[in-house]
Amino acid sequence: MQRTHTCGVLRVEQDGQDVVLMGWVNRRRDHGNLIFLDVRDRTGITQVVLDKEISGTAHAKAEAARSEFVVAVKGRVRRRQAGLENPNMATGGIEVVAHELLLLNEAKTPPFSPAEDAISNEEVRLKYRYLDLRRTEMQHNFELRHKVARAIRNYLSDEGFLEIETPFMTRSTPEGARDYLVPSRVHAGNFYALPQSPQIFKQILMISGFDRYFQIARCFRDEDLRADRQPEFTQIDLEMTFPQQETIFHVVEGFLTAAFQAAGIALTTPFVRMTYDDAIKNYGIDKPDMRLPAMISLTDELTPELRETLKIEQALPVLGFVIPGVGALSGTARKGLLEEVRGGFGDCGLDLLDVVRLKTNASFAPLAAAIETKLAASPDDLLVVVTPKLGTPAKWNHDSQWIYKRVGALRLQLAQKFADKHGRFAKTGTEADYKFVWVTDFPMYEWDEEAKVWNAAHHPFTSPHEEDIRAGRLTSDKGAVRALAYDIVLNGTELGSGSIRIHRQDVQAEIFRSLGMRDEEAKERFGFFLDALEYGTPPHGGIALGLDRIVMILAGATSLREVIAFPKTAKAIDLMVDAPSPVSEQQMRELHLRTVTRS
RNA sequence: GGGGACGUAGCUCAGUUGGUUAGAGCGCUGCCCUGUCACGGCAGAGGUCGCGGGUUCGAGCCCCGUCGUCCCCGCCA
Repeated sequence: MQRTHTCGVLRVEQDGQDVVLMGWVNRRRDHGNLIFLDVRDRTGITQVVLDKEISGTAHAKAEAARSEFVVAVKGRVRRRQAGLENPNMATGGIEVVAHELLLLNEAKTPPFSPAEDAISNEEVRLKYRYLDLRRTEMQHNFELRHKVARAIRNYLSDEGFLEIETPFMTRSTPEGARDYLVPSRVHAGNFYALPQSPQIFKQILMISGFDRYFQIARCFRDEDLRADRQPEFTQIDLEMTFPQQETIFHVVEGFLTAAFQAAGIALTTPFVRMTYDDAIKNYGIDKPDMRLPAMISLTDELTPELRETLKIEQALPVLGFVIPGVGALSGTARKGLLEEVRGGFGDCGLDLLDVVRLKTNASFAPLAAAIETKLAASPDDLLVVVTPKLGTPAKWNHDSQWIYKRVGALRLQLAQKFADKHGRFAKTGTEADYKFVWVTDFPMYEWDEEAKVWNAAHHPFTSPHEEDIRAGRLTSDKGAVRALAYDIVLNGTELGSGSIRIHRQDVQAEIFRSLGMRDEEAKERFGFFLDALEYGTPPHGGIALGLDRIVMILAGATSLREVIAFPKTAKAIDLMVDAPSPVSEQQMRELHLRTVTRS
């Protein structure tokens, strides 16, 4: 028997046709001499009718059918009588009257039903992932993922990018994330590392003259997981020669537009551009969520006199922001919120200004009004004003921006808490749901307080601004050096990160030195790359975007597990195949490995 | 490494101040049913209350430990 149609395609136009459907029993409704089977495949569900008077044999087999049995149905499409249509189903105008039914395979009663929308617990879903993936929602997520990836691949190919693969088994580099290691059998005591990104290889491809490269590449990082972080994930990785920053922005905006088009969303380009410093000042974070209002400095409103009266530190900014649509809070709710926020500040020297109370005091009412005006607050909005207490230090270790970051974190925390009220995180399926922003001019270095060293904020192949090099800041003022590095941010999620690279060997060597790496050490780790730079390296740059995250946001999901077919748990375990697992003595011996128990 | 939430039937969950035989809905099994589409009706099965220890006359409930899942901080160039 050969399938003629899938389960989602039949309409009244096929009335009277003989068809063969195959699929899973989604539900069975047994009325005695009349049985309905909803037969499901990836494309949809069709109702099959088994009438004892039409085919006693088929009807008898349907009696034995159960949920998730795999069946084949030979029958005739019939337009449903008036009043019997099901407007909730795409195929609800017709049904298939079965003349023959085959039970192609039985199924044990599943631990949860793929037919149900209600989501079972993660543990069970992951253990029985094949059943979870049968659910309509998951089938849609992976269809979406495929469409997005295909759109990007097509777009980049049309723009002259070549898709080139790079090794999974490569060399460990101590910088950045922890590596996943692969022991070598042939070379005792030596290890390959799985790539955290194809960074160096794609730069080498530029040196090799490939002009434009891309890859939908798997990357591996052995770090702790989050809802938006899996140990292996997929990047849309690209690199090009002779680019300006804007060239790369243009390419990315192009393929994102194509990708969102594939998902039914029309985007407008160019996206907003914002420097890192502005992102910190306005949002307190390098990945601003622009769906909600920014923070606003209230320094003009808080005059020195008012600061004195209210015991506010003079030298530091006063920042306010608004969470829209929260509505009036009861006295207890307001007090609880105040205490919660103050508790969250610990003893870092920040406090809240209670604007509601200020209003009730004649001498502060004008200030309250001025704040409301500056923040453009509606009566429904929650107004938050953060003030540094007297004597609060301007710097927190090396970080002069700590106050912005702290308030920015509070902004996000409250935005999440009142998400139901303001509704701006809810998905409507229009462009308005997707707020893109380019964040540019990242700092070149960041201070590691624990190790007391400067590290590369992006990676050590990133080119600093030309003028910062000329001004000698690489040695004199590392904190002020800006990098030609940029992030693409969507709704507060970092989608991707890139930079214009260093293409001169002497500059690269200087950067390594500025990171405290001795020349011999740089040679030991990156000698091959420094060598390559000396053979005619063109200016080049690129970016990598997280495909999983793009699809997650498009799917309206809040975890990468919803868009990765076989993901890992928060402890990096695959519950279906039960990995990682011990290996045999024999394997260990071959790899020259021995386990030791650490006390 | 740290903080938080959760863990009771296959699934989703309830279980009062520690007190008799641990419940509900869905699912499952059997029987009945010719127009259902979350079909309906009747009957029934199904429990190591995550695991270990402790307190108590008595523990699903209290205490200690442990394991698992999820979320967050650290970490993620």
